[in-house]
Amino acid sequence: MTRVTIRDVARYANVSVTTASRALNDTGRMARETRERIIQAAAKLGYRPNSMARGLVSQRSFTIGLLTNDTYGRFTLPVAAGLSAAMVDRGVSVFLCAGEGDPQRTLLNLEAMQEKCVDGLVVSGKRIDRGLPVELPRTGIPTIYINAACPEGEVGFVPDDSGGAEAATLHLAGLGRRRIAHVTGPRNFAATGIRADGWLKALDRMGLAPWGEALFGEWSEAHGYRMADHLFGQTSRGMPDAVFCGNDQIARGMIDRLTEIGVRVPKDVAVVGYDNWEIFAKATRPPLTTVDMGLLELGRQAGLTMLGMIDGKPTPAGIRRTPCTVVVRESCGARSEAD
Amino acid sequence: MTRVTIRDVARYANVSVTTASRALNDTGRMARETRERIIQAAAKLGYRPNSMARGLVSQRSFTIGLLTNDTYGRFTLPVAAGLSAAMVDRGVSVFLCAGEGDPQRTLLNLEAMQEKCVDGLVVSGKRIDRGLPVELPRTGIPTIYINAACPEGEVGFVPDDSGGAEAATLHLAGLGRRRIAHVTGPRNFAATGIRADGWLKALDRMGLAPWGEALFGEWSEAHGYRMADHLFGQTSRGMPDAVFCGNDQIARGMIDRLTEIGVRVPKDVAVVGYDNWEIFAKATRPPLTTVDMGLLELGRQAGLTMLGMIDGKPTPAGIRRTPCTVVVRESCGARSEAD
DNA sequence: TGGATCTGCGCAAACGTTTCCTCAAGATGG
DNA sequence: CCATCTTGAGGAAACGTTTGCGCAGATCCA
Repeated sequence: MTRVTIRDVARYANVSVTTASRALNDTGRMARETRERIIQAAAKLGYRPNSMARGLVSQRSFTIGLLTNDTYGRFTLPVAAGLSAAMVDRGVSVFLCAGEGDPQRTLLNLEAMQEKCVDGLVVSGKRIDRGLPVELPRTGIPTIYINAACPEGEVGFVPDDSGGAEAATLHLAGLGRRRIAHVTGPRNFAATGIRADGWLKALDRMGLAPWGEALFGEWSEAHGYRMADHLFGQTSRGMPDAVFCGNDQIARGMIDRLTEIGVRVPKDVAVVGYDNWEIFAKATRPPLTTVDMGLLELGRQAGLTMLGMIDGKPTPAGIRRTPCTVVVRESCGARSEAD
Repeated sequence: MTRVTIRDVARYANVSVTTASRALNDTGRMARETRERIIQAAAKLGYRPNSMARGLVSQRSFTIGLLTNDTYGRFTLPVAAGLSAAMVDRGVSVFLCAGEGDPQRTLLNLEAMQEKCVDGLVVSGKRIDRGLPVELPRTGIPTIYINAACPEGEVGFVPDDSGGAEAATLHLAGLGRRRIAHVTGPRNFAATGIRADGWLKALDRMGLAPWGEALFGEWSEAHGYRMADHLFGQTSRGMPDAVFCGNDQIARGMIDRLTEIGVRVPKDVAVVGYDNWEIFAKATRPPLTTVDMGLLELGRQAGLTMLGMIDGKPTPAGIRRTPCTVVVRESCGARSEAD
């Protein structure tokens, strides 16, 4: 069973291959009747253009490569979904290249992408201060960096973590909380610093003093769990009435420990997380108010931008920050007021 | 900056395009010296064969499509990683097609895959009793179903859930537990039934009676949480000394609640989960002993099988079950004995 | 020494498209 | 009535490979 080619369509419709091609691409001049006859013939025969042949002459493959070193997929997956959705409508497919952080493997993928003549490259990571484990050769292929280190002069997309942290803190302040602590991830992640700045900025705006320093540590439940003891263990110097956590896992550990030691959430302490990782956020008791980074939409925006770059539209270099939003559940106390 | 083609290589090495092609593909007859000269010329010029041109004549694209409706990526991601790893060594790249369970989108992706002339198709889902939301047309493209409903006469891969459940239960029994309950997901998932059967089979093998019926419900922490009360609330009829949970989320909810109501894990009750979703399994207190489905290896196996099918190797239809292994942490009590 | 075989390499066709150029026939204009 | 333009359509080249076939020269064997 061999594929049906444009030649078959042309023969069936009694026209030349040239005319068939023009009819199917809606270009060139021809009698309306002819065009329709050809289109119907194509439909009847179940014709699908061979995109390799098309790519060969048009020098476009209608594919892009997604290079990721985010093994776990927490960030890449929603980004990929948004990207893919924006692309598929225009007939562009996405190659998934999981580099696993291994230079060897990444290089292999990179070469494969070159051979496949991808129209664009998206580099996606899990932290904005680390890029690919290999230097990207200057290939002239349009490239976008998502949630990864973006070299000078390139275009990048990241969630607006400063704005997200600010919104979360303002949300807490707006609910009447005055003593807002911040527990977050490792100091050497760029994102932690940015989020901490957003926290400070919001406090400053509201005329509030930060409750101690930002408590850096791991991105883990265990860290939140320990910091609960740290913050609420010694009653001598008073306690915060809210904790803004750098991610949902920390928030989860925090809430679990608070519950164990008899601190009520959200009555005594409001807790807000970061990431809106639903599998966590919805399972905490009570469900977690948290910041959604809008990764799906970020991926979509990146996709649209990439399509523009491929079409040769001039695209200014620089980092685009896409908005983050507070997702209100119960751990901040906003809902229980309504009760 | 235009791409360097085989013509450039040929000119540089003072041979015909034909000879250059043969040298680079290590086919045909020619003087060793000539071959080496051509290969060096290619390296020097940084030649990468254009896989579209190659595909056009060889009728192979060196790509496969991964169609998934697993929005969350819990299953697809490790499978994709294994698949991709097995493929990339052979120069085959993977198209990621996230269908999101939407027939429209899935169809769009499917058409794109046909136009791109993929050499193979992998359909990957999150439950073995549901397939794609659209009928797959008979295209003659080699197809493998992973963790999804596999039509009669096709080849499929699934984790051996029966064996996994059996191993988990035997592990508990081997640690001296005699009253082993089972809390699991929705009754209408095929996987729940299979895992429950494995549980019963192992009990039977050990001459133990099941502790009540399998407790079906949701795949959620909340379900595990509630079933803890159900199992350990009424002391009148005694309590199990072990619970085998259908996934890690259920196990997490179970352990959380047990801790709250003063039942000690693993001293009073051993708990084993399923999935080895590390982000959960490592964060429970104590860390969760659970069943790993070996999805990475499953993906790799599927990839190798796919390569065989593409090469025309006869491949018997049917379901392949790949082994699951018990990952021992602390919630089963195996470790605490050592202490 | 002369046919047969082997060696090393090139010509040209093919893969399925798109697109530049050409061309006939009819319409238009002065 | 002739020159010009418009319309509708086809021929052929091109994209970058692979590959069947052919061919000249060298080697072999009797």
